[in-house]
Amino acid sequence: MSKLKPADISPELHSDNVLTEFTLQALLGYQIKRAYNHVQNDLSETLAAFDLRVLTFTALVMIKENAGTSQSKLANALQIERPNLVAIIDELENRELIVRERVVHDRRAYSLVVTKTGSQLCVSALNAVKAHEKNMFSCLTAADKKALTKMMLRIRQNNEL
Amino acid sequence: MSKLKPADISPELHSDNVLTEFTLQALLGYQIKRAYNHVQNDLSETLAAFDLRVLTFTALVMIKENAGTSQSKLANALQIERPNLVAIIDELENRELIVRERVVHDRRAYSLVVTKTGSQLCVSALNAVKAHEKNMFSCLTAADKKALTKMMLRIRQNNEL
DNA sequence: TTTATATGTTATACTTCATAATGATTATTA
DNA sequence: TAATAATCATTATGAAGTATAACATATAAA
Repeated sequence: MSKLKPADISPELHSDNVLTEFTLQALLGYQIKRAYNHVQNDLSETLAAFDLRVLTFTALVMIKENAGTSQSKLANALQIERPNLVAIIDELENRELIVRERVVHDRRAYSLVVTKTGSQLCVSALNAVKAHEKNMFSCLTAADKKALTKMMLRIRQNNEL
Repeated sequence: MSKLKPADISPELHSDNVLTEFTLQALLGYQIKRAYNHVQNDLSETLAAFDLRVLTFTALVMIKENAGTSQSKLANALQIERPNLVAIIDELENRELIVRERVVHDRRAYSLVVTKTGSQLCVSALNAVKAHEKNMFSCLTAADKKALTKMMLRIRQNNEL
């Protein structure tokens, strides 16, 4: 059986309006990326209501949970460079959500602590984020989410250590 | 029973060297983000061996699969702005991995097609990416991966339409 | 005491990403 | 048909995110 050849081989535009992506769809990493993009975008919108960017929010959460930490350690935890954390801490301090306190036995470093306002905003924002997650993952069962969490942790541990 | 108070309430540095992230770890989106970061980084390294960035690679794959498409449609599929695609297509063309062919019935648009070299590089890079995925997700069973793919698709469909 | 290292900061550059505007071409519509 | 609008690729440009070098101050190590 001979293969049929296209009758017209002159350059033409691909006729379909939407492209196929069979090759990429076969890649698990691609599926995760596309799904995560939605989560990320919706999270950004959610936090925008509190005038917070994702990174600023995570910084606030981490400072609240790790009261008294330094910018150096925080930058490490957030996986960003120290210089880039300065502006974030500046903003949080200007908005009086945290304070930079001087450390007695180490006058190089600051001790970062959330204020009462900061703590309250943190709670409100966190509630909004939980609602956002409930909505984003409404298509998953509780068992799904549990399994998904375990898989993500496994991937992380598989490549972090 | 009275609660014990810390003996010293003067500002001190958080004593632990590594910060906890209990609050963030309770968020599924955060788990996905952290896991995906590893995948993304390893993918970048994998493609660097072919002198390809992730976006350039996906563009090449999409052009191969959708021979004759236009830059406009491709930008749409890649979810980037048309102006930002120009440099990518320029690079692919300069490396003779694709060609911009003029379209007969529409002299505004180009018809993008992979060259033989481009097709071959695409195959090689794709094999490397498959190996990368096999390695990255070696901690997951086949059933895990299948379930994960389904979940990601569900999230995507839940928020795309 | 000398040297090395850590902290926060500034300055800077590079990359990524988004928008406005333009020339050429095609599609629409009056 | 003529006038208007829309489309395609492109340039220029700016905003935002990210990475590096260098510095002053302070602590730790030799």
